[in-house]
Amino acid sequence: MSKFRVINAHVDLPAMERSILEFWQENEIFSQSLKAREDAPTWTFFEGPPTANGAPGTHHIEARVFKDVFPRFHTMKGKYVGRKAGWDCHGLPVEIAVEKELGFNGKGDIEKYGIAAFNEMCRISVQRHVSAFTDMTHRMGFWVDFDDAYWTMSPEYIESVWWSLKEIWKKGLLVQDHRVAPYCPRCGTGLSDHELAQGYETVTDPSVYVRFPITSGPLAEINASLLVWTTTPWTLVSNTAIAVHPDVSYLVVEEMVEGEKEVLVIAEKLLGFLKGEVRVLQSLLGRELEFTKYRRPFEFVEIPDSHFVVLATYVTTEDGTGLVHQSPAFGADDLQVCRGYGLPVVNPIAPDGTFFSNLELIGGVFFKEADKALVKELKRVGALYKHLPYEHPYPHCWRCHTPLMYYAQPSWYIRTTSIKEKLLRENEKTEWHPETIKTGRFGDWLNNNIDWALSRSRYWGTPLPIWRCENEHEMCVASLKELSELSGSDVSNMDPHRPFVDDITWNCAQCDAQMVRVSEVIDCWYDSGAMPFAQWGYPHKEGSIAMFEAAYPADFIAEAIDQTRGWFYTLMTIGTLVFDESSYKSVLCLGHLLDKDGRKMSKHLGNTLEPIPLMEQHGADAVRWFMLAAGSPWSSRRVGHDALTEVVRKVLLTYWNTVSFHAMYANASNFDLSQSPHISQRPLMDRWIYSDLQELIIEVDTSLASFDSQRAGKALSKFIDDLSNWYVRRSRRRFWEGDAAALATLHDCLRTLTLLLAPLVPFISESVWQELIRPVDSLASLSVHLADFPIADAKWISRELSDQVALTRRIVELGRAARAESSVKIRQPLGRALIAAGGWSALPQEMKEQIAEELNVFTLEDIADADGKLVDISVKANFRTLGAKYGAEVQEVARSIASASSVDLVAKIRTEGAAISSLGDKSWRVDINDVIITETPREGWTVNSHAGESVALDLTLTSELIAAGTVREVIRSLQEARKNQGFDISDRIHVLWNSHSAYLEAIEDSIEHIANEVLALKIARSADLPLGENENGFNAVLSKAN
RNA sequence: GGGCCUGUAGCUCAGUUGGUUAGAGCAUGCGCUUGAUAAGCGCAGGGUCGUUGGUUCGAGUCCAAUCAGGCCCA
Repeated sequence: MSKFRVINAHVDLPAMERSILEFWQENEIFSQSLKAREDAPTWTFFEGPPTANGAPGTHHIEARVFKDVFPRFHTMKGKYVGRKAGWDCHGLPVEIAVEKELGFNGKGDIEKYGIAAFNEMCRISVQRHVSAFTDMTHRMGFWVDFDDAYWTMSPEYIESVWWSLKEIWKKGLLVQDHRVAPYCPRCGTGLSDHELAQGYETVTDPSVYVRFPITSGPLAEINASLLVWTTTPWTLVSNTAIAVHPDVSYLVVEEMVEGEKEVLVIAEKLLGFLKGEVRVLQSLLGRELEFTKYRRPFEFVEIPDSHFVVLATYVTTEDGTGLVHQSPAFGADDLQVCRGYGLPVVNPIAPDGTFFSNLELIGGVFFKEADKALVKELKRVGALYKHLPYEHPYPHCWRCHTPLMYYAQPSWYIRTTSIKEKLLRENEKTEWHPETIKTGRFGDWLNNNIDWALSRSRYWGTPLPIWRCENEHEMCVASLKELSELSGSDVSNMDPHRPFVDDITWNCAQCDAQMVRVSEVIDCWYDSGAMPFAQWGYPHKEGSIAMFEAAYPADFIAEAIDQTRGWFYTLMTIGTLVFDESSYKSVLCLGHLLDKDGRKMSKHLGNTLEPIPLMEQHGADAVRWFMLAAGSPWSSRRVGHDALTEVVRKVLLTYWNTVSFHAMYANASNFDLSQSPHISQRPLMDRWIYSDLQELIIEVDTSLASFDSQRAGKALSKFIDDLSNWYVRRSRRRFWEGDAAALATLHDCLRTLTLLLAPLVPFISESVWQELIRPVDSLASLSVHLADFPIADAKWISRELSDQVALTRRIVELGRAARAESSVKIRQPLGRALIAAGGWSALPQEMKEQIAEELNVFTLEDIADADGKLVDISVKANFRTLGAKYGAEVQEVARSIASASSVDLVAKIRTEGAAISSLGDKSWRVDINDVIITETPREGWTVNSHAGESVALDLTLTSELIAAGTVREVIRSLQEARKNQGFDISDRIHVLWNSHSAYLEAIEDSIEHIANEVLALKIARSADLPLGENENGFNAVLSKAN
């Protein structure tokens, strides 16, 4: 038999966690946990690679907690859950960070510095940030395999991405197109739609109403002008046409403003925007205006064969004037419409965002900066009708905050629109948490799918593996091996990044011209979305095919909600493009973390919480528990120190102290686990908590299986509270006596509880496993994380016991409230209490005794047995049952019950099972379930009632009761003295005591009982001892026996 | 402009299929209790359940509109 260790109730949680980390490391528990399940069925988890371009924040802990808890849970449930770490290495964020470091300003500086050297700096930057992530991940107890991590910048990863691109290319879905797309003039690159999504900022732009005088047809003769509204005056320089909706009704109006008359054309619905008095001259449909010629306000650039009205159905009459100025180089809709009319695409802006330097007025000016001068010029030439500041969201570069342009540029696209139906089909199969994402945010996004702008004119990224000759013959390359074959020189060990890959050329198989790689790299979101196969180097690397097939699609992924258009989208899209199947089955979509005041955390606001100090202050378990169980994972939540302190106090320390309590008494009584009585032989209380424990197992199991960590946490903390504050407290005496059933029951509960807690709070559960379980159980696994998840034994579940304990606790609550009202201290025993509660008569004697003890009352009686004169009966309608029976009449029935004699009605229902209640000439049958009966005692009692249950206390104090109160008071003060003097719970003592003479008799009469209670071997009165300050003057001197 | 989420006590959050005294924790005050606890218990103050309308005998819960905050898209 191994002896129980004593466990200190005071624990430094962060220090304990550090020692557990060492224990895991020394014993390689993580790899052991994987090895133990090597042959088990798999449960697949994909790690979404964090971008290693900055220090990790507390929000990174959030996602990582969820990425840890479910793999741990499924491992304990018997699955093999591989956990390969990953790092997202490429992309503009990394380039921007390096540019900043080097003090660069744009692509020119990079080219001067040299692409090879620049990319090397990017590589170093990535490696540096990875270590900060590793530290945080390690500290929080997230088990993921860093040694075998995938890096999106590794050659084998890039080759795998190339392979997938070739698959897409072969299907004809990877194409170059000229399209207007958001473009950052500072970074010199187009942005994908998911990047665009991240950069909207609210800005105030000049919004101008501009006159375009008509120069052809009858409207020209009356000097009419087209009135146009725009928020981008800089695009007026390249105005090419004006669009109207063919079916919208337009008006030609004469307006008087300050004595001046002018004629304007505007949509009928938008007439309200005019500022003066208006007379309608003519009404016509948009289509009648087609080809009407006009004069533009600026003549800075040549645009031949243009400047007339065109028709477009996208024109709305929601705002503006219903006439939309067209500048095809800067608007996707504009381009499409103008192309239809064969209009030229003229672009006066260089790729760096400035107007061409040869232009007058605005030459060399950054496009957004030109607005001011242009508005002034509009005014000067008399074209400006109205000018208002206009506040609206405008897209900015998500990294450098430069305002974006919609800019016509050649770009490579994946035709995702052509697989839209398949994406919708895959989404339909996907299990989303929360569900609303499926049809809401994500489904909506898929329904409005547009082609994926894949290419970036940048440096640090996976090179687009397309080579082309001057005759536009194309080749997509799937690997370095293929590239070696094509180019005729062995490049299989080459770094596939730029600039090295750019040097590889060969002669076109069709025309013998030189094949040169296109200059772009790809969107780094493609990299991360390719991880399901690229993490294995699929299909080139040896063994990768088997690895891939065993782990596709994933059972589970988890990230924050901003990934709907990011990783969640690219994963599903690439999976569907390449394998015709999405790469994940279920996805947990987390809400964002907010600061304690509900604001988004950002470095800018200075309200971030640093992850490692946070965990060093409260412990990683506390942070984990907060993320998992405080509030809903999928709604945004506020984090602050107070919330974490509460987790520590209410959950972790309560659990820990229950463990410490058990250890203390198990040790004191030399408890031997092997001598535990069988469950069926244990007392009611034990069977109750054991029943609750079985239900807890089921609840935690099903909650975690459905990714509901909040529900699991709620059940666990409720159980911890019940165990500590009812089971242990009510069974204390049994622990003092070393009762084997009690110790065994508490041990069983703690063991199972520890296993249930293990996935959520891996540190404290491991610590308890090591301290409480392993020393006395030679069969226990080396670590709690190598153990199996508990299985509930349904035969011990008893609803009846649970209900009875709940009733017991409710009665105790009522009694304590009554006590408090009466101002008779609980220490003072009372003679009797009357109880009114359904189920009282069936309550086991043991529980009744507990109530008597808790309330310190000698006898309990059922109120129904009490003298009728003692009790008032009131009856209320039970709307729940009556509503179902009588529907709309329920209010009348309730009134009839209220007006009846309660005593008669209850008597009738109790004797005959039902009664007829009537009001006016109507009557209804009412049975026992249709009424709520409240019985309350009358005079001389203190009473408390709630929901039909009540407790009444008889406040009469007899001399016997007062004497008993004195004895209890004496015992309490002796116990307190024991504690104050630091005696061990099992120390025997000697006592000398004294008190006021009025209390001597009561004390002397119970002196043996007192001695027993306080473990006194000798107890004697000493008349010399000075009296104490309390009411009975009791004072005592304690000393340790022997 | 569109989609989604949230709105319940000073703060953080629960609230089952609609059922008549809307709960818990934190915080404040008072009291009780204590051979584990950084604890526990009771009482008190604090709520027009964002607002308005509707459905219903009955709405925190269902429906509609609206306001505010957040996220995402245009």
